[in-house]
Amino acid sequence: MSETPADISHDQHAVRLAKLRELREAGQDPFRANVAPTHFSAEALKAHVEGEEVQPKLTVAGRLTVIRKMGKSQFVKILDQQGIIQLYVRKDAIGDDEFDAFKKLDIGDIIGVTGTLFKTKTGEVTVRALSYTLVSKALHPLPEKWHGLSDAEQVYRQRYLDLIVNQESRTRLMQRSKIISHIRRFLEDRQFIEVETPVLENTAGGAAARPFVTHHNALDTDFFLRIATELRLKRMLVGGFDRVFEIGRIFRNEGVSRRHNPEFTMLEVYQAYSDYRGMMVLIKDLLTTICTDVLGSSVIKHAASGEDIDFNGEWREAKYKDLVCAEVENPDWFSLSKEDKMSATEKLGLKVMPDWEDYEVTNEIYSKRIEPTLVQPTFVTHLPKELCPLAKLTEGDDSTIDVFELCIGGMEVAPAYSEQNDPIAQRAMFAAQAGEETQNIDEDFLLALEHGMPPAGGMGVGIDRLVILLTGAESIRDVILFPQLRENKHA
RNA sequence: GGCUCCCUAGCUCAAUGGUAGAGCAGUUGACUCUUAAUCAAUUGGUUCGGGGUUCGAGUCCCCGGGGGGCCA
Repeated sequence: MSETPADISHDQHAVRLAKLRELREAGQDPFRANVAPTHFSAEALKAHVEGEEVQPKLTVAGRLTVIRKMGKSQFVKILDQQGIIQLYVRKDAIGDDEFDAFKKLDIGDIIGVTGTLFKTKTGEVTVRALSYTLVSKALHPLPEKWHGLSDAEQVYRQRYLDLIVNQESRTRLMQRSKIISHIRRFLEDRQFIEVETPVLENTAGGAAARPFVTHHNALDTDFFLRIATELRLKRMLVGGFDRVFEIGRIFRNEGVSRRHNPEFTMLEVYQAYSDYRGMMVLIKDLLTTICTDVLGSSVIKHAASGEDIDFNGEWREAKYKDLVCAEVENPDWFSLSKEDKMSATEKLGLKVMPDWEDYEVTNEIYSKRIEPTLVQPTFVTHLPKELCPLAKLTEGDDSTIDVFELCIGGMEVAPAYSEQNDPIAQRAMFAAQAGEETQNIDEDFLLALEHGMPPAGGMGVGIDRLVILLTGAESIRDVILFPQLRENKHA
């Protein structure tokens, strides 16, 4: 009995490895080859000249996503950064040997093709191949062409497959890049300077959040990963950089959910000689411009409510206290005792914790009952001072601060403040907040303030949430390329 | 962290406690304008891992892993 080689036809990885081995034995190593593309796919489609006999000759490159074989010719499609373009490969045009080799290509392989443009009888601009080069052999098959990849876990773990196969993902994540690019351009056009401040800090300040801790070996010191860029950027104001911003990664050691990833991207902007009202103008301009530039319209559809949101329309302004009093239908809510507030809050079906402060009880109503209903752009102003120790008190009302929280689509998109530049008031706020833990006061920041910081408006914009809003994504994981997951121990 | 749902072929999904299937992909063949190409034939399984109940487990129970949703 003669020795028959094991049947590997069911094992797509083995079949592809065998094809690669064959190529190498024939002296062709795809991984040592390259091409010089002259056009991206979308550019190539535009290069077609309607009605002309002679069409441009060009070279495109990309990943094979569709192969339709018809004997001595094939229609295939390749995917590049700009999209998909069809190629027409004929035996009589590229030669017998080349065509035989082309027939052995697999979906997922990366090729470069030189040819001339033409239009098929159904009107699709296509490259008529004169020659081709295989520049990367894919050793695994791609997910199914029609349904794509839908297993959420694999989408996140193998995002590259999701990007190849799911067009919505590719579009959404490209829009994220464009949004960030347009933010930079918008701010730079207004004389803002982009700066980079440390991620590793001795004191994690500027927000109320649990930080990650890491260790520096040579200094034998623990560091915190930053939870905000605020205190560093204000030092830049002291240093004379009057308009600064940072688009930076922030780390918060909290739960993972549809709205939270442990690392996320935040824009913080500071403008000297402005205040929270100046920030209102800035954010409205910014969002209207970005939305129009990236999505081509100032109107977006809010998926959850079905409402249209027009950034160009009037933006509502409402005081925190007025919203709360309206929600609880009691104009005297803020003069109730904490106990009465708690029982009233529980009657609304909300849970309260016995150790909560007065303002925390009220804020539970705000964040659970009011914020989610603010679909149209709304500036919530005059927040209780306890919610932010870094802002100026409202003149004539020591219980509130000069801030707004911009809510759109039921989410807080951007808080902004008239920044506290009085070092003595700032120290008092820190002390009241820190209580026993005085070692957590950022003395170096206070020293900077004592040298004089110009009055300023400051604002933070959660980029991930903004992208969720603008792209209609359902989860923060859909707008982060590689969201945080556990290690897969069984894979 | 708590509650709850999910994990089956490379991918998308089926399968009353009773022989694990289909479509795409793959393999072989036909086809020089296809559009989820078509036609013919065909391969492919540690049903997430471990244990238990049962004559018999993808299915029921327990432990573990990973993921989704809600809550904290």
